[in-house]
Formats: sequence, C-alpha cells, structure tokens
Amino acid sequence: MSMRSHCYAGGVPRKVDVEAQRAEIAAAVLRLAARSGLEAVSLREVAAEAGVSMGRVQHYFRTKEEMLLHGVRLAMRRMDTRIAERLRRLPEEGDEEQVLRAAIDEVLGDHPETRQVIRASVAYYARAQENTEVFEVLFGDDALLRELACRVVRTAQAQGRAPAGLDPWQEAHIIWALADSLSLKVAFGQTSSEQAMATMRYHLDRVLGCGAHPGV
Amino acid sequence: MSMRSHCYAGGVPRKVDVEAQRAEIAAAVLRLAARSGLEAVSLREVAAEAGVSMGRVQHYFRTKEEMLLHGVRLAMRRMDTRIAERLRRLPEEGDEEQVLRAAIDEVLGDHPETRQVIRASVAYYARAQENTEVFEVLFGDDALLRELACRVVRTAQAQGRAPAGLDPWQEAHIIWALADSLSLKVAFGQTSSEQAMATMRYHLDRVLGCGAHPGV
DNA sequence: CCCATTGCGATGCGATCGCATCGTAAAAGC
DNA sequence: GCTTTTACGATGCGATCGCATCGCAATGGG
Repeated sequence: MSMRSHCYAGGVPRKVDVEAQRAEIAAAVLRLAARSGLEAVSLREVAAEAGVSMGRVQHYFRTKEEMLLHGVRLAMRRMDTRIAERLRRLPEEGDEEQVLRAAIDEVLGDHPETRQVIRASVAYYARAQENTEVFEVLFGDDALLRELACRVVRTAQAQGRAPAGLDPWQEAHIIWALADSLSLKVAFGQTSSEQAMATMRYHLDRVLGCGAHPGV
Repeated sequence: MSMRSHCYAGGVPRKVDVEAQRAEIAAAVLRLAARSGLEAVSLREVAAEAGVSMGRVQHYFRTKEEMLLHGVRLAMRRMDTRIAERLRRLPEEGDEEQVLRAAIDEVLGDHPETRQVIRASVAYYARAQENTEVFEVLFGDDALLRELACRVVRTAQAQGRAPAGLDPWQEAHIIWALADSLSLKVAFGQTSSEQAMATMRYHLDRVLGCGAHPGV
C-alpha cells in the first residue's frame, strides 16, 4: 500500500537553463574540432576550452558520443541561422534565385563562424560512416537544397534566361557540388573567399543568365 | 691521435628493404585513417593492423608525426599510380582532353582503393592547417591539374567545340572543384559512382562539346 | 522548516596513449 | 671469430583517456 509514497516528488530545485549550458559546451566542442580535428576533442580539453569543470561537462552529456553529436548539431544549426539571417536582409520579393544565391554566398563567405562550422563538419566525416545520426545531421538537408536549385534552374528556363537544353536536375547537382567544394577550399585556406565567390557567380551567371542580383 | 679509430665502420648487417617495410606500415595507417579517422591511428593500432610488433613501427618511424606524414604521402602516391596506370591504357594519341577525362573518371570510380585514399585524405585535413608538409602533400598538385584543365578548355575553344565566351581559367577551377566534391560524395556514400560520373560527363560535354571519348 | 532533488566539483579507476630504454639475434667487415 | 652495427621484441614510464562515484551546496514544494 501507499505505493504512491515512493512516487512522491519533492522539491524542484535549482533552475538553470539546461539547453544554454549544453550549447555553451557544444560550442567549445565545435571550436576544438574546427581547430584541430576530433582527435583534440577530449572531455578535459572541452571543459578547459569552455572554461568549466569536467564534472559539469559530464553532468550535461552522459557520454562523449552524445557530446560530439550535440556538437555537430550545433554546427548545422549555426549555419542554418546564418543563412536565415542573411535571407531576412533580402528584399521581400521571395525570388527563389536570390535565396539560392544568398545561401551560397553565405557558405562561401570568409566569416570566421562559417569557416569554423565547415572545418568542424569535415572533422566529423569519418564518424558519419559509423554513426547514422551524424550522417543524417551532416547530409540530411542536401536534398532540400538541391530541389531549391532545381526549381531555380527551371524557372530561369521558363523565363528564357537559361538555355532550354539544360538538365535542371544535373545542374542542381553541379551547383551544390561546386558550392560545397569551394566552401571547403575557402575554409582550409586553399582559395580566397573572393575567388570562390567569383567562380560561383561566374557559373551561376552562365547557367541562369545574369539577371540583376544584389551584392552581399 | 688515431682520431680515425672511432670513425672506423664495422659490419653492415641485416639487409632488409627499408622502404618496403615503411610502406607496409604506412598502408596500415591509411586503412585505419580511412576507416575511422585519425583518432583511430595510434602506434598500437597501427602495429596490430599491420600485423607487426609495436617495436617495429617505432623502429621505422621515430615519431607518430613522421608515421602520419608517410601515410598521407603513400595515399597521394597511390592515387597518382592509379591514374598513371589508367593513362597507360589510353590510345597513344596524347589527347589532353582524354587524359583529363580519364583522370577524373579514376577519381570518381568506386574502386575500394580510390575510396580509401580519398577518405584518408579527408582525415588529414585538420592536420593540414597545422602542418605545412601535410598541406603540401594534400594540395600541392592542384595547380598542375588546374592548368591541364585550362589547356583542355582552350584547345576545345580553338577547335570551335567549346563556346568562345568561356573563361578557361574559371572553367578549370569549376571542373576540378566539381570533381573533388563528387569524389568526396562517392567516397562517403552520399552518391553512387555512376551518378557522379554521369554528372561529371554531363558537365564536361556541355563545356568541351561532346567529342568522341572512349568509355572506361 | 525540512528534506528531496538537482547541479556540479573532486577524485579515483583501469585502459590506453606516445615514447624511451634495454636486451638480443643476425649479418657483414676485419 | 670477434666485433660492430642494424633490426626489432619486450617492457616500463608518466600523461591522459572516458567514465563512475562520492559529497556537498543550493533551492523550492510539502
């Protein structure tokens, strides 16, 4: 009897913003991964980088694996946020081509946060082979972006700006493969951001016709 | 006096093929790096993977750093060898476009050795930021390949197969950026080798005109 | 007021890390 | 045949790894 007595819940003490704490630690993971790869990401190093105790890190992430997963999720969320913010600065027309161009420009920009996210992503590539969740986080959005590019190509064709002979699906593949590769080169210092953006703009102008598009 | 007595060199014992031994160990490094990233590459793991004792590994590489460097060098040498072998299978004409297409096809193929080399390369990206030698090994050949592509575009223009309006230099950038990105996608299972080769051929045919080119 | 619960620092464990050291077996020059 | 040099297995060291455990401070519901 009194089965309820042990179910009785006492106080609900110490209110802290759990997600904010986790994010702060995940940010440290991100910085380390971007700087020196996943080899450099240990519980102790993360704690030091975040300026907290190791106990705290363990309190918010039960295992290292869970911490790493949170790290790569934060990376992707940051990239999404940066793109979303840039899109808000666009004029209201809702032109999908401008959305595409803006998103790509953000990826190719040399803002430190962008480079950090891209370098960290690469550090996770090996894990993506063994961990399905990591794979999904890293590559899950690709299909949507490709569809956006595909629609943009078709629209340009409908407007007579792009050659009718183009295969929109292949062109979409090419556009994002190009953006990915150039962003990697920028993030790892093989190319300047300006060079990458120039190459990308050159390609898009060839494929889509050079409609008036705003700077930045 | 007799300063020469201590310089006297005795026997030159135990003749083993030093480079072959090093290569065998470096191959184990490569396999591990491709499979699970540089995190998984420790002296003990390498020794186990190579089926030798740890003492042997340390005998042939004084530090882990030196071993890793040898690993990435082997990776690049292997890729070069694979491309060179494929080129030997080409007809004798010395057509640079066929050379370019063959090299790219090799990179996009799904041969396990090719995928291994590419995955291992990615594992070294973080190191390339901190270690100049690694950077050079990974990216040192890019300029030559880009120049090859540039010449191919110019030749196609001269023959009237490619549009005169193209910027050969930008097109060369695009061709290799595309090849890099697609090879990454193939190596990490985001795309099939067939899809990647189809996309690449689609692009090259658009840029260079679809001159007769041999399969495989 | 009290105490159940949570937040989190401290500490210790066994495993593994890169590396240094030592011992020895084998081969060539004298 | 002795010596010298190389090849390499074995072992140990201090540091660091991920993780489990313990203990205490804080706090809000009963």
